[in-house]
Amino acid sequence: MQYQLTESLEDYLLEIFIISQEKTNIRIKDIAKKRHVKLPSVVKALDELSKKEYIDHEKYGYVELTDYGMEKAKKLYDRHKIVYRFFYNILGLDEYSAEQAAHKIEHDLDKKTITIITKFTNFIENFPAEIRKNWNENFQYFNKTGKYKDKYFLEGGSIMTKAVEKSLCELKIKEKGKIIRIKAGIGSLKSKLLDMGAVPGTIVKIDKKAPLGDPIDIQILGYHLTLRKDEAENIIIEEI
Amino acid sequence: MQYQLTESLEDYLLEIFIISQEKTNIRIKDIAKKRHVKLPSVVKALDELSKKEYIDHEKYGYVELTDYGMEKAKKLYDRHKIVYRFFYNILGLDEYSAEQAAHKIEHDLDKKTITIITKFTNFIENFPAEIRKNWNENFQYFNKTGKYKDKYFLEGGSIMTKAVEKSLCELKIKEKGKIIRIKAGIGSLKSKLLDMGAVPGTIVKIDKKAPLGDPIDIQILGYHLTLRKDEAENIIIEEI
DNA sequence: TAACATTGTTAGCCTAAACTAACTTATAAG
DNA sequence: CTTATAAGTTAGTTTAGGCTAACAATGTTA
Repeated sequence: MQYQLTESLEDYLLEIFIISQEKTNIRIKDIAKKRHVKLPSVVKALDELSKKEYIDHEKYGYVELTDYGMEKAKKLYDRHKIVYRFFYNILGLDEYSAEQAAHKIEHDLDKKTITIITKFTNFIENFPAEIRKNWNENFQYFNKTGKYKDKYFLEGGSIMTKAVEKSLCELKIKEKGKIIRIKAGIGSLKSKLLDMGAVPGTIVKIDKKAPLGDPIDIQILGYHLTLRKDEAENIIIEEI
Repeated sequence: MQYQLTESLEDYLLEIFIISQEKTNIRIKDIAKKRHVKLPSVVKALDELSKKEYIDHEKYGYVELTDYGMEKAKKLYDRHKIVYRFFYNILGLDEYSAEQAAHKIEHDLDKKTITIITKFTNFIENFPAEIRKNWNENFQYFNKTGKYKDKYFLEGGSIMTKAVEKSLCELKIKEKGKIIRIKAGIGSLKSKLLDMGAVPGTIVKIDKKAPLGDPIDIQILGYHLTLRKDEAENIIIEEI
């Protein structure tokens, strides 16, 4: 409490804590490696931490956290973890980048900001597992395409989503869809449809469906067609 | 491109850009004020920026951005804005804290991280307005109570939410609810119910409802009761 | 237009945190 | 048990970025 740490010293303390979880004897060399600095820099930093009573360190001996230092280090570690979790679990950064990002910014966030990041992370992490999955898929799809995979809308005061991309089979009789793409799947279907002028954007309507959805009668560009289910599955549409 | 800027110099450049948007003549005094430093510190920084060709500055004259400096400054400004937007629009920090947070961390985020923050911000900002409203309400409620205001669940591959808190009137016939609280509202209803033992957690079932929902017949702890609609509205329940 | 206030500049100091070079201690191997 | 190597220390340097104190230029006003 009585002694304030600089960013750099906070980093040293945090690394010492992390090493102390991994091995019993903490060596100056280990710290230098983690912090990517030379030995004399570590020695100097340790002098400071020692003076401020965060660690015990005798010449040529091992480094040990004091109770006070341990308490502080745990707080730093918690802060690091929460920022990491945010970048990794919520934003979906890879482990390495999330670690880097957390490490760089953790010093700069005040209590208020940390609190709200914590709450936001919890807010999303505590969604039911299947919702989280859906959420992540939507976000990743948005990342790639800039569009929503599912359509979000409000109905009777409740959020609802509907998949924007469906296969043709999922439409009911009389429903219409706009072709997004045709999977190259089976036989000559793709080229047959292309020959008819069925480019992405073309509207398809379901005329009839046999009891188990096989075959399906569709209407497209004025033509009537009968498709097997496994063919229709390759036609990806957006419901309209 | 040829010259790298330190964090501090990036800050100076950004402030110069911001001042240039506000007034035509940029004075050293203005920069000092924004950066909360003394005049000589600014002069030193300007020497550097000048040497690196980001600005033009003659002794005792005004400060001007070069084309190169303007280009760089705009990039810094964009980066700042996106981080600010994230903290303000998505996390809901107040303007001042969002500004502070953005300012502190913007230097430390690499391209990858900035990109994902941008995408995440867009992902949420581009929800339909009513979804965003619902989303914000849920997050704020979660912030205060640690619980979700709405229940999130998946149905037929779609996310759905249902308000957890409802008033008793919103239940249909035969549906059951668990009392969350009773608003102090009207007359002696609250104490009457409490006398009956209707504490939070007690189950209520709707027996009958008149055409416009007034009155409502309910079943509670074995009793049958008839409530006016304005009474039932004060009984907040969670559907079960 | 002289003098005073405001603004800008220069010189030099300080601190944190890195570094190198040179030296000391500890330890492992023959 | 000596000695070579690895690890740690000390002293002194560098750099960035602040600062104060003293001085210089500019501009405003009596």
